[in-house]
Amino acid sequence: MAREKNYVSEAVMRRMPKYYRYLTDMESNGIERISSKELSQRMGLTASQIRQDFNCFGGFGQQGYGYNVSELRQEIHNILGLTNDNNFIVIGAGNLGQALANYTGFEKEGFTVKALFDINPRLIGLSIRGIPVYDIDELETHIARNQVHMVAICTPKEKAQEIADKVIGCGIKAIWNFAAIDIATPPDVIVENVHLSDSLYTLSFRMNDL
Amino acid sequence: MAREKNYVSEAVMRRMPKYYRYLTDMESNGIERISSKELSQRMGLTASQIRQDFNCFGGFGQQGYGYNVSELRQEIHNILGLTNDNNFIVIGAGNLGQALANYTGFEKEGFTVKALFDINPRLIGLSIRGIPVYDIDELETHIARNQVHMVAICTPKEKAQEIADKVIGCGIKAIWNFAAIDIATPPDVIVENVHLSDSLYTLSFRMNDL
DNA sequence: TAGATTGTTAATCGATTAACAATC
DNA sequence: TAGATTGTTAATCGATTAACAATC
Repeated sequence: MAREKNYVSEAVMRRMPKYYRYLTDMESNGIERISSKELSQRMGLTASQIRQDFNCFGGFGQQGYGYNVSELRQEIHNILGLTNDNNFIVIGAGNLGQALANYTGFEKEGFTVKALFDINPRLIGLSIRGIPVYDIDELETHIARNQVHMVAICTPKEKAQEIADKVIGCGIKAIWNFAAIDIATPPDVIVENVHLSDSLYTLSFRMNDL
Repeated sequence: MAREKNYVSEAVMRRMPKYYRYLTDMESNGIERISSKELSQRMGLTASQIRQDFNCFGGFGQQGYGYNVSELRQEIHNILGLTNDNNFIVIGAGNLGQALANYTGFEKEGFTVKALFDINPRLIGLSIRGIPVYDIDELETHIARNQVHMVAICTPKEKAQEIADKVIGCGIKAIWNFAAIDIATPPDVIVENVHLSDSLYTLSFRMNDL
């Protein structure tokens, strides 16, 4: 069925990577077909919700059969935009920035860290897994001369907005923000936040209920 | 008003750390009082929602006045359980585990990394910012002999469930999971996930809409 | 074919927003 | 007091679940 992308709610969108994870896992375990019911049991969702979710993008299943795991995985692969190669740069070459650069897991889905940037002279000139650390002053030139699809911000929160403004000025449309602050952006720029302290406080909050 | 903790929805709970962030920021900028309306403008929520959220925990405001920033911040501090000291250990001393150990930002809210654990002999015996890296074989003994409130799992996904089972066996009730897998736990054990790849794929998904 | 399971519509549930009386 | 703003109830909206006809 044709892939028609209507409005997709935040809730549905957030479940897509999870489907992708489970389907990738099942495929590598040689599972060929799955019903919404069985998938619901594995994932802790309802079968109804799963069918509703997939039908936001068109029907991928077959009555009486269920879903072909490889096919469905491929569809979600496409939906998530993992067919594209995405270069990203990491701003802030501290521990977290270096951890992102060192992590190779994203590469097999086409996400490649091309460079890091920092203000610290002791970091500038280093190379992390072959990825160079440049002076932050070279940021704009670098973006202008290279294909950069995304920027990860791993600076202290005090610098995050300033950095964001700068890269947005360079035409960047997608920011992966690790700084503990909400970044203000124009409507055509996407920010995906990873607020580690929010996550930790949530864990702490729930510990109180035990 | 008395602090009565009824059922708090996931949605409300997820907003609490954000309130805490904004209130901390406002307090340090010397702002003394705030109305739900003004807070809503700063945070991009509705005033109604903010009042509903706070009233899950009892009323913290005053008609005609609004909310006292310091007081409200303190209330949320308590709600999040940040009055308690929480020791945690990090399992998996790779880049991400080391980044967590190196990050000092959690400490001022009472979260202290006490030890790291790994299987890699080249890492065992090291010390990260004074925090020792132990052999994973010492995990159970360490937990038995020390106060450990939380465990962060930063291992490859293949090892995560096994590690989780082990620490749950030692009585740990709170897991901060960074491995790209959903961990199965008994109902009295809390898992807070930080799935970086899910987050990245979400960003990629939304880039397709631009 | 009969059984299974989808795609999709309808019903329910929960979260957000609006409204307003209470009150500082 | 009059004005402002909360706490709270009622209305709306959206997301989840249930149901079932379509069909493989």
